[in-house]
Amino acid sequence: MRRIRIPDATIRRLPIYLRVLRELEDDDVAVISSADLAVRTGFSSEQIRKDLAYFGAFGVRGVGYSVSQLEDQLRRILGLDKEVRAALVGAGNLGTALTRYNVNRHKDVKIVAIFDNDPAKVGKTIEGVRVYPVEDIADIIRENEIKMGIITTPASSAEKVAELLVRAGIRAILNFAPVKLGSTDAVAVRNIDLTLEFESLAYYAAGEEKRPETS
Amino acid sequence: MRRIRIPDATIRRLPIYLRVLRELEDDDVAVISSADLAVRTGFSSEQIRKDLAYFGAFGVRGVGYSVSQLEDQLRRILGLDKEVRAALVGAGNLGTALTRYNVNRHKDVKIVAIFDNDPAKVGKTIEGVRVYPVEDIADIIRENEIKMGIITTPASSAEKVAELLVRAGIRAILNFAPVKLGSTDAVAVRNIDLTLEFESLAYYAAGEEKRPETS
DNA sequence: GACTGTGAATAAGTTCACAGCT
DNA sequence: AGCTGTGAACTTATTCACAGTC
Repeated sequence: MRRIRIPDATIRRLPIYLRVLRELEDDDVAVISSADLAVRTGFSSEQIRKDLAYFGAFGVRGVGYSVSQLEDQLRRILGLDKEVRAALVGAGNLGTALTRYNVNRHKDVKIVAIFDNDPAKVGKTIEGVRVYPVEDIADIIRENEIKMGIITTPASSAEKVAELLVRAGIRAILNFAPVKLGSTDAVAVRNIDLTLEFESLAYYAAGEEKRPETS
Repeated sequence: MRRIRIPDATIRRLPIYLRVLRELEDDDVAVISSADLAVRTGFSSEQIRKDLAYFGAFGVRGVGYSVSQLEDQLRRILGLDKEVRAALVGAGNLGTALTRYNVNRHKDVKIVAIFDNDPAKVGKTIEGVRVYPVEDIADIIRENEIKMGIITTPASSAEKVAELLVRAGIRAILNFAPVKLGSTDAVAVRNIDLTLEFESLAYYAAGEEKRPETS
């Protein structure tokens, strides 16, 4: 359906635009220019126009963008117009915290199943979400049409878990285990490696260097 | 001391090299070539050589890099040869999980103080780390020479907390609150915005698109 | 007059290709 | 012969600049 390849950098900015649009909607702002969005997001107005133009001409020249229409478009583009269901594997500290965080905050992407090997955890619920044994991954994921996986296992089992998830039909993985998952290409992988964040920030904490405002 | 500006992309790869070097050291490997490092890290060998060359000529032509020497160099470059002390602000679910994660895993960067406004939490300890009231930020940070801040507060207070940290002399901030912190330039900021990660991954979970192996 | 959409220019980062040590 | 260090080519992403529309 789409012609050209959209840069991941663009995809990563879309939820930021969406967040601002939601705030604007709450404040009953009907129309917004790319220049105003630039002020509110910290990106340049050209960048915003270019990002949005990848998906169509949503704006009106001389006027700007309709807040509610653009919000709908972004939700549709990101696939957030339907509920996105996720499964989390690894019910440790981080997994539990992420589940609580997700359930309480989020309506768009919803953790609907947790998997763990520890018999003491299986059968219980975390913030209302049931913990299943890892053997059930394939069944539960298929039954519930889960499309996203979150890995919060130790590094040693992350690769194996990723394979299970991919085989079960998962399309996107958010990996918190401190390993770089082998790039399959049937699945989008995003690694959040906290150790790496700590260690690379140490460079700036220690040195005289300044800079990076990064996500 | 250093001539040119080192790309943040390079800084982010250094801890990955370091991780591999530690594994090699454990396996008693003494020398490694950039080609071998490439296999083990997933980056190209030219990239690795170029990254390392920013900081000096650590390798030996025709031979490779000394594992232990390169490890020492990287630790020094990243400032991990000295203990890096960090303070965490916001003792909620995520803050607590991060503290546990950090204390149990990490020797390089160490959370030594937690701040929270909730009187029920102040005075207690989390995984052995004491919780202080937010008013004490400036004193505690200066007394303990804390150089890194971790923000796990709600979005509404993140900006204010960041200012307090910067005024107290913090050099690097890891921000988990769902707001983009205003770029001061006296401090390095890295944002980990979980909502953004979920929402941008939804694009790949829903669509027919494949791809990004990203950190 | 104001603001979008976009080709052209620039900047940043990565890969190529090879000269230079050991 | 083998592997590093690095200028040059290339690729990708961002910024500039302006024509086009309301």
